[in-house]
Amino acid sequence: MADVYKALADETRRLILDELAARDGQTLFELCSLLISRHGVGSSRQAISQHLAVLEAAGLVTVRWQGRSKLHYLRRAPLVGLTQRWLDPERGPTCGST
Amino acid sequence: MADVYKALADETRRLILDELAARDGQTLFELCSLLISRHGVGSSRQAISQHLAVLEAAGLVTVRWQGRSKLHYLRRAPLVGLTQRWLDPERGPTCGST
DNA sequence: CCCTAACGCAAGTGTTTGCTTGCATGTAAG
DNA sequence: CTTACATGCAAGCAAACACTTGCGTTAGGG
Repeated sequence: MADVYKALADETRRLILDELAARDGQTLFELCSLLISRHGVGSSRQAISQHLAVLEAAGLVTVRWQGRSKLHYLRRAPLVGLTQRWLDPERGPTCGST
Repeated sequence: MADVYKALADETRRLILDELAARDGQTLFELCSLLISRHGVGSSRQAISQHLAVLEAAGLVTVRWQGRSKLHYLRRAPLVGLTQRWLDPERGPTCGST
C-alpha cells in the first residue's frame, strides 16, 4: 500500500491514470501519443513504460496482452479509502473548510 | 495540490499525520518522542522538523506558536477528494472489487 | 524466411530527496 | 544577566528517482 502513495507522487503517472480513467484498455503507444498531445509531456516511450510498471506494481493498473500489444486498465481498488486514515470522523468534520 | 501527493509519499510523514490525527496540537518534541517510541522511527529532530515543513507547505499541517513551543495541527481539507479524480462514477463502481 | 512493429531489459546520468552536522535565534527560568 | 530549552537555517552527503540510450525479444505481415 505504501507503493500506492509513491505511485501517485509523480505528475506524469497521475496523468496516465487520468488518461486511463477517460478511456480504459489503451496500449503504451496510445498513452504516449495522448500524453504528448494533450499534456505536453516530453517523456519517451521507455519513460512511460517505466511509469506504467510502477503503477502496475502499486496495483493501480492491470494489464492484458493482445497479440503484440499490451492493453492497460485502471484499477480503482487501491485508491478507495486511501486518505480515510486521517479523515477519521471522530476528530472533526470530514469535509470541513478548516 | 501536487505538493499533497508528494507529502504523502513518505512513510514518516504519514506517521506524523497519524499522530496528529490521534492528538492534535503536539509540539515537535512530542512528535519526535511518539514517532520513536510507537513506530521505531529513527529520525532525528531536524529530520522530523523538515518533514513537518513539507507537510506545512502542502497545507496538511497548520502551526500555532505558543511561547517557545510550536504546536502542530492536522488540516484535513487537502485530503478530501484527493483520489476522486480517478474514482469518477461515470466509468464504474466507486468501491468495486476490481 | 525476412522485415517491421510493439514492447521489455539493463546500464548510465542528472536531479531530487531525506538525513545529518553545526551553528544561530528567540524564549523562559534561575 | 546567564543558562537552558525549543526550534530554525544552511551546507554537505548518500540513496532514490526519473529519464535516456542501446540492445534483445516476441508477434504479425510480405
